[in-house]
Amino acid sequence: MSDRPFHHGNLRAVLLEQAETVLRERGIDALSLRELAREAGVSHGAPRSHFIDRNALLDALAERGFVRLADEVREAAAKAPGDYVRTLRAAGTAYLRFGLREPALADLMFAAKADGPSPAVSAAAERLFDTMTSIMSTGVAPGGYDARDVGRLTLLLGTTIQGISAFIASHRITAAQGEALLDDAITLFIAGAAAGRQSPSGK
Amino acid sequence: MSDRPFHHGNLRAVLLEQAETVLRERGIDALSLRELAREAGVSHGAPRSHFIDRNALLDALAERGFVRLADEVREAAAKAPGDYVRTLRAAGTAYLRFGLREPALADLMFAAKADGPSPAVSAAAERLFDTMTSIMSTGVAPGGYDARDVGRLTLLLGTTIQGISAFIASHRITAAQGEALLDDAITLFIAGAAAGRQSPSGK
DNA sequence: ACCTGAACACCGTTCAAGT
DNA sequence: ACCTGAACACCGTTCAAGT
Repeated sequence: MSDRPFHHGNLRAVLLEQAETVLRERGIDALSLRELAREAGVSHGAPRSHFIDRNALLDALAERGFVRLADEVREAAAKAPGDYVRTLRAAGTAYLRFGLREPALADLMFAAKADGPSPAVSAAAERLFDTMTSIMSTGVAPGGYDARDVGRLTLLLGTTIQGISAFIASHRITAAQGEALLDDAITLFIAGAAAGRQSPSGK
Repeated sequence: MSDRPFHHGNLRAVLLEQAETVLRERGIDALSLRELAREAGVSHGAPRSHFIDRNALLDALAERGFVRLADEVREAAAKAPGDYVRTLRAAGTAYLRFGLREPALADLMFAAKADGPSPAVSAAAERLFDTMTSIMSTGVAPGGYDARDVGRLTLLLGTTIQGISAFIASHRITAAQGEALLDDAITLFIAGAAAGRQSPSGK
């Protein structure tokens, strides 16, 4: 532990990895740049070469979170057999389980920020939204809902899942209740959109 | 500024008031006990007599937030004229506007916490839930949904509104989009629950 | 019961200097 | 290009002591 070269060579990745662990195990308040540097075996000023400040590190974490969440949702949907309702359910469940596994990270990803998300975070979030949209699109053909309702339904399901996730993370409901709510939401959304073919937003 | 009595007499309330302002204007990261003490004109140790630590202050803020939100939702619902759908819409809109006015506070109220909310916060949150439940109950009689669906529908609408609020606060959608989504959600939920009288959660 | 003020350990951030 | 290490200003928290 003494002949480590001057250049770490891997510092950025190591910091992010450690940061995710701290976030998961001890929450965002316990996340300190100095501690991360200490554990990486570098001086406390070193992280500055990779993250301009603590917030930049948090942004990078949020960005990675969105990418991972999008991947997990897409995979879950791809593996789901059968009709589009089951696909939606699988995607939604994957979303909820991500929040269950990484509550602090999920919080960070959707935290209220005065100036909005950084471009990188925004792009990663859009990736998730695109994934959800393409999954929602599979329900158009079989006589489900109309193609022009996809955007709105995606947003509606997305916000609902996000709300369920927040309720679980803040211990307002249990995970089981959350999954039941997800089922209800999908059923009602789909049924409502397919049955009431008149525009739902009509006054 | 020199003949102030030893006992502030009002410190707890002043700290909370100032804290809400800081939270609103500069976010949770800018909230410092020492600064609050400074602005209240007391020593930095003084807040300790009222809040055991920073987290206790945050809990008190969240608790007050839930009480205020419940009040605003109840009032909005009471003032809403006409049928229960409009009442629900008014209640939901009040909820969204609270999040718009106090994004950081709303974040705090629904933040993921490892050990769950404190008893006081939990009680205040329940007050909000009770308010939502009683509003949702007004839709039972007129041939809307079944009485045994009220609990589930309340939870579903609550999570959905929360999700919409989070999407707005994190700049994922605009406030106008959020209100449109709320309309859609209410329409679909009500329509789905009233029309499909078979249990929505049935597999 | 409430507040003061010193003390302690910890931060984030900056920046000249080194490699 | 990346890292070191001193320096600065700021925290939260504790606690004996004052009123």
